[in-house]
Amino acid sequence: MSKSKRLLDLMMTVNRKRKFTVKELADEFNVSSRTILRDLQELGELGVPLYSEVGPHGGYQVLNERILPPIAFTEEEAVAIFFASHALRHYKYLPFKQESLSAQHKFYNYMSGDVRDRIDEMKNRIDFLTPVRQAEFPYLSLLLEAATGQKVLLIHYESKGQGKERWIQPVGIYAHNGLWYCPAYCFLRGDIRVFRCDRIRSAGYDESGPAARDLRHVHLGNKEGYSSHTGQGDESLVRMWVELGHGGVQACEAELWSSPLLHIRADGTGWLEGEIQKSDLGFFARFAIGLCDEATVQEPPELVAEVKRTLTGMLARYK
Amino acid sequence: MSKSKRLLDLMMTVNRKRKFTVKELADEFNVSSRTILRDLQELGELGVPLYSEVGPHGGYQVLNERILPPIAFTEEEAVAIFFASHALRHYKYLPFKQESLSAQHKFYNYMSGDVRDRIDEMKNRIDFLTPVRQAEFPYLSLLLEAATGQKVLLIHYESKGQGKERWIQPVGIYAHNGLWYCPAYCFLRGDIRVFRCDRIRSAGYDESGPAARDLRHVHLGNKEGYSSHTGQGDESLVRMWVELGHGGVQACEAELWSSPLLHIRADGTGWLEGEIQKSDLGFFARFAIGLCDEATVQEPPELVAEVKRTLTGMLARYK
DNA sequence: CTAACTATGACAATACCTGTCACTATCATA
DNA sequence: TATGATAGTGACAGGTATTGTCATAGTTAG
Repeated sequence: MSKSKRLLDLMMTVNRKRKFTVKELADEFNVSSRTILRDLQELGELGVPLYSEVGPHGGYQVLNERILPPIAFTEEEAVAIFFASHALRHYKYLPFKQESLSAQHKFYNYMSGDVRDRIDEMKNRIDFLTPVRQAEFPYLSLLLEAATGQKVLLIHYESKGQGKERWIQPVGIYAHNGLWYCPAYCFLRGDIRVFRCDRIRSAGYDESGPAARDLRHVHLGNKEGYSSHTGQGDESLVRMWVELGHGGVQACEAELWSSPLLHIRADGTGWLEGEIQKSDLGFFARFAIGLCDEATVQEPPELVAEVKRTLTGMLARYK
Repeated sequence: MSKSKRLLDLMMTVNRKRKFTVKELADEFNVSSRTILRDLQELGELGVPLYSEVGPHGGYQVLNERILPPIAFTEEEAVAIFFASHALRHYKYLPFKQESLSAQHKFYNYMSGDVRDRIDEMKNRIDFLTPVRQAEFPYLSLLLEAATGQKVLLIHYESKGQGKERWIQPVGIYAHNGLWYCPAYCFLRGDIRVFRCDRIRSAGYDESGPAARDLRHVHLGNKEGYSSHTGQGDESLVRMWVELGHGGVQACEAELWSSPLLHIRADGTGWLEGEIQKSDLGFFARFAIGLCDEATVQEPPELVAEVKRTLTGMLARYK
C-alpha cells in the first residue's frame, strides 16, 4: 500500500478509535512502529489534532476535533447541507447554535467558487420563517442533556402567574411556532407534562431531589401519553364536538393537539371530536371563536355556553 | 513538497477548478505532466470521479460529485449538522429533500461509533415541529430555479375558487407554518404578490410570455415591497389601530405581516397601527376576533363595524 | 523497579517517485 | 486534409523519499 493511501486510511482509523497505541496501528497496517510514528507526526502537520501520553495506559488520542475523511458529496448535497443549517437561522435559541454556524462557515469556505456563487444566489431566495419571539430560552442545552442522560432537574416554573419549584425529568425538547417546549415527567403531578421552556426561570441538577425514573422508552416519537396543549388540568373529562368548515380544517391541521381529534370529510370540511378536560374548556372556546364562521360548537353544552358568554362579552366592548 | 501533501492539495485544486488540463496543473505544482497524470490516476483510484476528453478544448473534468477536502469538524459541529438536516424532516416537500437525506446518511455513516451513539440518543429527544399539511407543493424547485435565474413562469393559480393563468417572475420561496409561499412579480397586477404554492396548479416556462424584469435587487431580505397577507387587494388604504393585551402581542409576534404594524409597550401589552388595504378588512376583523379579549379594534370605524357584524352573526348561530 | 508507553536520531537498503523521451490516439479547426 | 492541442502508455535511469532496525532516552502507573 502506498504511503498516501495509508495516510488517508490512517486518518479514518484514528477517527474511528479515538484512543490507540502506536503498536496497535503498526500491526493493523503491517508496517513498523517507527513508520507509524512518522505518519502520525505527518497527520499532525496536516491538521489532525493528535495528543499523546506516555507511560502505561498512555497512547495516542484524537482531541475533540475530528477530521472527516474525504467524503464525496454531490454539489446538490453540499448545497442541501448548507440550507439545512440556513433554515435554522431564525431561531435565536438553539442547542448547537454556535456549532451549527461554525460548521456552516467551514463548509462554505471549503466549497469551490461556483458552488459558493450558487449558494449566494440562493440564500436570499429561500427561507423558513419562524416567528421571532422575545421569550428567552437559556436552558435548552441543559434540558436536552437531562433528557438524553435520564437526569432529574429542579426547575422554577412560572405557571398562571405564580412561580413554583418542581422536580422534573425531561423527555426531550421541541420547537413549535417559535417557542420551545419540554415534555417531562413531573414529580409533583406524578405524570408527564409539557412545560414551556421560556417559563422555566431557573434549572439545575439537584442531588437532594427524587431518584431518576427509567424513562428511556418514552421519547418524542411516542408522545401519545402527553396531556393536552397546556400540560395542566385535572381528571374530569367531557366529550367535545365541533363542526368545521373548509378553512376550519386547514386551521386545525396547523395545531399540534388537534390530530387525534380531527376528522376530515372528502369535501374538505370536517369536525373535531373527542374527550377533553373540563379545565381546557376556556382554551377550546377561544380556539373555536378564532375560527369565526368556520367552526360551530355542538358539544358539550358548557362549551357552547362559554363561547356565547365570551362572544357577548366581546360584543359588549364595542357598544 | 511530498507526494502525499501534493495529492491532498491536488484534490482541493481539482475541486476548485472543475475543468483543467494536465499541463495547467503541472505548471501550478512545478512537476512534470507525467507526474500529474500519474497523480490523477491515483486520485481516481481513491474515489475522485475524474473524466477526461482528448483533443483541443479537451481536458480533465470532475464529474458532478465533489470531494470535500478533509475538514476538521468538532464533534459538536458534526452533531449540529446532523440535526440541522434532522430539523427539516417534517417537511414533506422541500427543494433538496433527496440530497439533504443522502448527505445526512453519508455524514452518519462516516462518523465514528460513539458520535453515532450520541446522535441516536438525541434524535428522539429534540424536534422541530411543523404542521403536516395535506397540501401538495410539486413546483418548489421550479419556482426556486426561476427566482435565482430571473425567469418568467406561466402558472395556473387557483384564487378565491376560480383558476386563472398568470405570468409571474418569482422572487423566492418561503415556508411558514407548514405551507410554502412564493412572492413574485405578477405581470397581471403589475406588482409583487405573494402566492401560496399549493394553489399553483401548474407551472412552466413559456417562451411567449413577457420578457423578464430585472428583479435581482428584490429578494426575501427586503420584502417591504410585498403586499399584505393575501397578495390580493386594491389601492384604497385606511388607517388601522388595534389595542392588544399581553397575549395579543404574543399572538401577533407569530404573524409575519404584523411586524411593521406591531408596537410593544414595556409592560408587554401593545398595539397594531398602520395603513391597511380596505380589501383586507375582512381578514383583520377575523384576526381581531381570534384574539378574543386580547384585542380591541379602535380604528377604522369600518373595521369596528365588521367585527360587530361578524360577532353578531356568530352569536346568532348559537341562539 | 519494571513494564508499557512515547520520542528521536542515525543509517543502510530499497522501494518508490520523477522527469525525459518516444510513441499512439483522438478530435477541433484552419 | 493537415495541424496542433490534448490525453494516454511504456520504458528507463537517477535520485529521493520511505522504511525497518537499532540504539537511546524520557515518562509514568502500578
